[in-house]
Amino acid sequence: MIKPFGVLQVFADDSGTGVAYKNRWLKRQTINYIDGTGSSTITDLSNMLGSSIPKTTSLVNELIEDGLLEEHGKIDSTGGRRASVFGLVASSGYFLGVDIHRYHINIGIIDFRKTMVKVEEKLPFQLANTNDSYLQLVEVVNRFMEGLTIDRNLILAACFNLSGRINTASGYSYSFFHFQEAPLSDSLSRDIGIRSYVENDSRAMAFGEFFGGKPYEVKNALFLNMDYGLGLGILADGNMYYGKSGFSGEIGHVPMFQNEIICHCGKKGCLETEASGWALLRSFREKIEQGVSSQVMSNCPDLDAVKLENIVEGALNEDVLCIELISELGEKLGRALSFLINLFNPEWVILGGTLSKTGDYIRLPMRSAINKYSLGLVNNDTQLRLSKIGEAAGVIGGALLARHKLMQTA
Amino acid sequence: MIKPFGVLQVFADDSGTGVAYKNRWLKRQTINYIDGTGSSTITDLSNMLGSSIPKTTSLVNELIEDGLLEEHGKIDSTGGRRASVFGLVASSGYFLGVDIHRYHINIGIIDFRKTMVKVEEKLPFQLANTNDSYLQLVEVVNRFMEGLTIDRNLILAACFNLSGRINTASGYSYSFFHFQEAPLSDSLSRDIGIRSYVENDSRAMAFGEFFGGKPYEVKNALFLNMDYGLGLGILADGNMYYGKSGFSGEIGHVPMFQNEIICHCGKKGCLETEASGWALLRSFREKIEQGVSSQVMSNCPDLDAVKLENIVEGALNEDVLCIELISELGEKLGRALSFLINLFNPEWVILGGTLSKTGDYIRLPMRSAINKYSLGLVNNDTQLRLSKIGEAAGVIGGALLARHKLMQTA
DNA sequence: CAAACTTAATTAAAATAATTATTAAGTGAT
DNA sequence: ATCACTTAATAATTATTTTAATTAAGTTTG
Repeated sequence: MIKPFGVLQVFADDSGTGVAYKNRWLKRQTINYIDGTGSSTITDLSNMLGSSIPKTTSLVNELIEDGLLEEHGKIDSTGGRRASVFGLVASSGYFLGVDIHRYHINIGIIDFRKTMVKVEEKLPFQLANTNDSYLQLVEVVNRFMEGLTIDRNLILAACFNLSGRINTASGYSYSFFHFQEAPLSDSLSRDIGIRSYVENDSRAMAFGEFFGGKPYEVKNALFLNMDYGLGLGILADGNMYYGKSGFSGEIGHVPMFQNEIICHCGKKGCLETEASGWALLRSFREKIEQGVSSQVMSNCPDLDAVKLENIVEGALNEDVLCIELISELGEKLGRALSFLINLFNPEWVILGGTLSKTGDYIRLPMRSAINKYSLGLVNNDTQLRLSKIGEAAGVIGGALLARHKLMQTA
Repeated sequence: MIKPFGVLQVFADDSGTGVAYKNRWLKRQTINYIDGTGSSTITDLSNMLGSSIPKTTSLVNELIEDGLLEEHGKIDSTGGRRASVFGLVASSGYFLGVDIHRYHINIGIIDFRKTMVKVEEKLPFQLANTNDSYLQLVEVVNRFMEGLTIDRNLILAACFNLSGRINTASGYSYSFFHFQEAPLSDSLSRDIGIRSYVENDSRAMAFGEFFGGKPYEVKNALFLNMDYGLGLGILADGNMYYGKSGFSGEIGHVPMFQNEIICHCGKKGCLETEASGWALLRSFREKIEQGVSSQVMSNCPDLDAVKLENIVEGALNEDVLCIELISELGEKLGRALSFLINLFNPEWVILGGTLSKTGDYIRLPMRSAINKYSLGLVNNDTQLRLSKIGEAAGVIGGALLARHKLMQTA
């Protein structure tokens, strides 16, 4: 018999004392361990928990009764009786990732084993700091859920990725939907009827990149989201780094240039004014106006309507202007990254976001700038990699974050 | 009866299984908790450990037998029987902090309660990457220990602070004493007869600042060491951040300027070329050569012999040139810090090192540059503070690190 | 100032978990 | 194919820990 809401019983119930409390703690440890490894034997778990085999056996049996664990067959023999391996039950809980962009929304839902069950991309939407836009968001999410066959009670949490300043812990968003007294996460929880969290878009993508798929073997890594703006997700000692109020990683508005371009943040000389999607688009327009030719213009005659995607496509089609501009951009970003590498001494720097689709066109100039500007001994440690999951990072990261937050707190 | 080497028994012995192992783990938890709080009651410990009162009582009694804990009287009543409070036994272990500077060494020893027992400062020494210099270091440390009345077996660990690239985990130093096959920490352990660790000087100072005295209530902070060079210590989520190989915080050689000054790291445009003790000294000499007057020159007629300390003193004596130069330096450092604040969203930025002695002369220009260049919402979270322990940060930090490393690993 | 109420520490009984021994299930060598 | 050797799971025994009850030591109030 599977009890209802097994996951919430184990993870959300933090009450009680003594033995009952300790057992729930051991169960959480067990689930989190199997979460990282995929599956595990009783012996493994016993070592990890520091509990005896009989105790571990009874914990696992209870977790099976709770509906969180199931046997996944036997492991290959290592010279003796084969051990049973246990893994998470996919259908014991589901989590929503809502990736909000300026002109569209991507939504996905994962099961308890982190498998994506359903994704809908490019759902029409207009992001603005208005109540209309907020209601539209709620509408889009509710419609997505109506299309699901999953019992709504099993959708345990949702995470909303937004650009700008977000305090995940308090649930407040400062750049969008900041017109209500209560935290945005509370309003969303109420309006979609599911425990909700908010997260910075780049950090959510970073989370998807770091913790989606097989667990990363590295503990210190950076994720650079290269879109119209810039964003950074920081993995420090195996955990996402948030800072005091969750405003960490604001790389776009660091003063790196002595120019006169006014950034949309109001200051001058920001990195984003010279090394970002906005800046790339501006340079492209300048060049075209100066009479430089580009195949992009043949597909897209209206210069004002040219989007970042068009320039990325242009580069992939070997358009010389696009490639040159992206190379210049890469050089500038590489300089900024060399700062970050000196500071963080990361193992990996992952490139993500729309611009990362240009692959080595952007990566190689970055790499050479890094070699030029950062300390050799330090940057030797660092690999510059392209995102493996690309566009999907936001949805995956959001859903994983919803799952992660539910399972670690509350 | 106090057993010999109680601390090592509890902390260094990681063998065994089952109950014995678990009890040692509980004991470590207990000591580490009391470490943070100063002292604790059985009830507190019971809650923290998640163990019953009788169990906790027996653990505490064992720790008293081990010589690690002692009763510190009774707590004031909160409306019932007064509880006994227990604290660490100062004499159960000692730790050495060896702060190595270019022209001198500071050594200090703390007891198990983190109280400084003895310090010797400005011990003559010449730092160079030679075996002679290494032998001199060993000699200085051994002589310090000979002057102690403490049983040498009770000195459980030592930490050596060195500038440059240091991998604390592996024990290798890459900038100094890197002429032996084995890690520097091994050679030192052998030659002084005490388990030794190596650490980057700025990180050690940061550790002293963050964890010396009362525990910091903040979890995210930066420590800027302003000396001839620049160093940074990063406190992320309550822990020192190291990066992959322990090279984190290399702020001095980030490319922030478009100048032609060759840094001692070999690159151009490093922050240190324009905003550091070296740079300050260079600007001072240029000004003097241009005919600007300064009271510093009356005390110290040889321009080549002017040291950083002289300029700091000059500023404190209200010498206009010194104050101006330091103010300019502060502005540049503030720009660099605004980058860091945007990235880390720290609660505190602590200013330390020789230049921090100039107090508000350097702090206020930094603050206004930060307000100018970093994002308002982010820098609102950040207080810019002067080091409370000043010069002593290195020795305190080193000794605390030795203690910390012994107690958390091995 | 004694009775009623708190909180702390100790003790004894009950519950729980760890050991140890045993059985099960497999490998590999002779 | 049998025997010796692994490792895993279960059962029985022993040890440990928790719970609940009791005693101790204080504070507060009528």
